[in-house]
Amino acid sequence: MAESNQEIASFLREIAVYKELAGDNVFKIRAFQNAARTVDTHSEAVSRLAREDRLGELPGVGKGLGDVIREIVETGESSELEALKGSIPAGLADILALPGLGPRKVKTIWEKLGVTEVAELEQACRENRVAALEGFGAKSQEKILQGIEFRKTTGGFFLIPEAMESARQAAEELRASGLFIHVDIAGSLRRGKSLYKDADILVVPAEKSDPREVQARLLAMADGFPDDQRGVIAAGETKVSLLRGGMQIDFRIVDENAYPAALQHFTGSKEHNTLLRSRAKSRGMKMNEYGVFQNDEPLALRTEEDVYRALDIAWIPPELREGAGEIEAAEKGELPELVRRRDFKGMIHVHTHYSDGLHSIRELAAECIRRGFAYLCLSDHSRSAFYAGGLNVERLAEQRAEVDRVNRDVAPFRVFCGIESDILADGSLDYPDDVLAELDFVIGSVHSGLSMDPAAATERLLRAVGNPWLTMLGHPSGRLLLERKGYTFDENAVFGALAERGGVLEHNCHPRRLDPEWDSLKKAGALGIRVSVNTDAHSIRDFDTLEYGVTMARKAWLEADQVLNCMSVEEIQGFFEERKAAAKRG
DNA sequence: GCCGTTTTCGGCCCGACTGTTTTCAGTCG
Repeated sequence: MAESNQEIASFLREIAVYKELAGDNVFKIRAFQNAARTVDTHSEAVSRLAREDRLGELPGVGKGLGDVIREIVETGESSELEALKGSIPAGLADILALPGLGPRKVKTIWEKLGVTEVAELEQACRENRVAALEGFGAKSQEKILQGIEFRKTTGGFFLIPEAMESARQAAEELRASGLFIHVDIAGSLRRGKSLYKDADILVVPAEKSDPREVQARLLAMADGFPDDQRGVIAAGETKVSLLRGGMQIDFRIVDENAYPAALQHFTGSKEHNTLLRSRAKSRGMKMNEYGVFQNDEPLALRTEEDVYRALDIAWIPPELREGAGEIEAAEKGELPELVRRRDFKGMIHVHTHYSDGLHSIRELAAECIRRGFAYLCLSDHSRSAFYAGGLNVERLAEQRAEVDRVNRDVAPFRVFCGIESDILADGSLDYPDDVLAELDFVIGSVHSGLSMDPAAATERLLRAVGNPWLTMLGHPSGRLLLERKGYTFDENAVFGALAERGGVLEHNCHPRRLDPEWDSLKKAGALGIRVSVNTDAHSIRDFDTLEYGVTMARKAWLEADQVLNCMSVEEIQGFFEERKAAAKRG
C-alpha cells in the first residue's frame, strides 16, 4: 500500500521520466508531471480520495491518471511503471538528467552504443565514440564530459548564500560599468528557492551603448576566475551564458521597451509562465519576453504590474510564481497578503554557550534589541545531544535562573527559556514532564537515528507531536542540503496531528536546512498550522539568515497572523502559557 | 492524458541558442 501523497507523487514522476525515455507524447508526459505536483502539494490525503472515489476532484486527473493512482494506493505498485521498467534500463534516467541531453539524444546513445549508465557514457566519451554518432560531434561530447564532471563535484547546485552573493556581485559590477540602465537579478533567485543551479541577470543597455561593447563586457564577467571555474556556455545577441566562479550565470539582454515583459518572463517559473501565456492566448492575446500583444500590436507596458494587468489579474509576488494556484487566486482576488520581514517581532530557536552556541544570554539579548526585536526564545540542546553539549537537568535549571536575572535587566524586552529537545528513537522527549513544565516552550527535533523507513519515521513524529508538552516540531525532515536527504514521513498524517493539537511547525531557515521545503510548509499553512520561522542561530551572525526564512514563508503563502514570531511579546507569552496550561490538564 | 462561454476532437506556450547541419532538430527555461 502506498499511503502518503509524496509516495504516490514519486511514482507518477518516475512514470513521467520513463515515458520521456520511451519517447512518449510530450503532452502525456506533462500530464503525469502535473499530476505529480498536484498530488504532492494536495493538503488532503490522496489515498483517501482514491478510497472515496473522489480523485476527479484533483485538477488534471481524469480517468487514465485516476486508474494509475488508484492502483498505486491499493497495491503499492504500478503495472504501467513495471512495464516501462521492463523495457528501459533504469540508468538512463541519470543520463537524461545531464545537461544538454534530452530524451532523443539519450535514446540515440542507448540504441547505437548500448550505453545505459553514466559511467559507461563517460567511458564512451573518452573513447571518442559519442562524437561519431549522428547528431553529435566533438563539442557535444565535451559538454557531456563536463556535465558528468560537474555533477561529481558539487552536484551542480549551490546554497542560497553562495548563489546570492555571486549574483549580487556580478550585478554590482555591471551597474558600475555605466553601460546599462537596468541590471536586475531575476530567475529563481528572485522567486526564492532552497538550491540554485544558476543565476539569471536581466540587463537593459543604455541607448548609447554599443551592442558589441555590451556583449564584450558581459563575456568579460568570467575574467579573473580560475580556468576550471570559468567558461562561455552561450554567446548570442540576447543571451550570454557564463561559468563564473563555478556557477552558471545567464545574462539576458533586452531593449528598454521590453523591460517589463522581460522581467516578468525571466523571473519565471516555467510553469507560471506557461499558464500565463495560455491565459493570454485564451483572451486573444500573445505574450513573450518582448511584450504582450493584441493582433500583433504590442500593448503599452511600463511596469511588471502592467503585464499582469493586461491579463486582468493583480501583480503576483515573485515568490508565488510556481504555477501552484497563484493565477487562480489572483483571478479571484484572493492572493494572500504575504508576511514581510518587518512583521517579525522575535527571534526563536537560538543556542547559547550553555550548549554549542557562541554567545551568552546577555549578548544575544543585546543583539536582538539592537535589531529591533521584542523578544528572544532560547532553545539549547537537550541532554541526549551530548555531542552538542546538551544540558542536563541541573544545567537547565541554572540557565533558567540566569534567564530570570537577565529579564529583570532588559525589560520590556523579554527572553523566553525553552529547549530543543531531541525526539528519542521511540518518539518520546528528552526530559520528564516535570522538567519540561518549568520551561516556556519545547521544540522537538530529531537529531539521531535518521535512517528510518517512512513508517517508523511517521510513528516517531506522531508520538512526539502527541506529547502535550511539545510546543513545536523542529526541522521536520532532518535534511541537510547537498549533504543528506533526510528521512521521509507521511506529511499528511503528521501535519494533520499537529493541526489537531494546535502545535507549531518550525521552518528552520539555516541555509543548509531550509526545512521543511516551501511546498510542505505551504501545505501546513493551508491546514491551519501556525509556523515559526527559526534561525537555529549558534551565533549572532546567523541572525541574518532570517532573510531566507522570510522568503520561504512568503513562498509558502503565509500571512503574518500565521507566523508565531510575528506575535507581539504579550501574545506569544499568552500563547506559551495557554499551551502549558493545556498540557497540565493532560 | 486532460479538457471544453469557440471545442467531446484537436488542441495543449513561446522563443533563443547550439551544434551539426546545408535548413533545422534538440534542448532549455
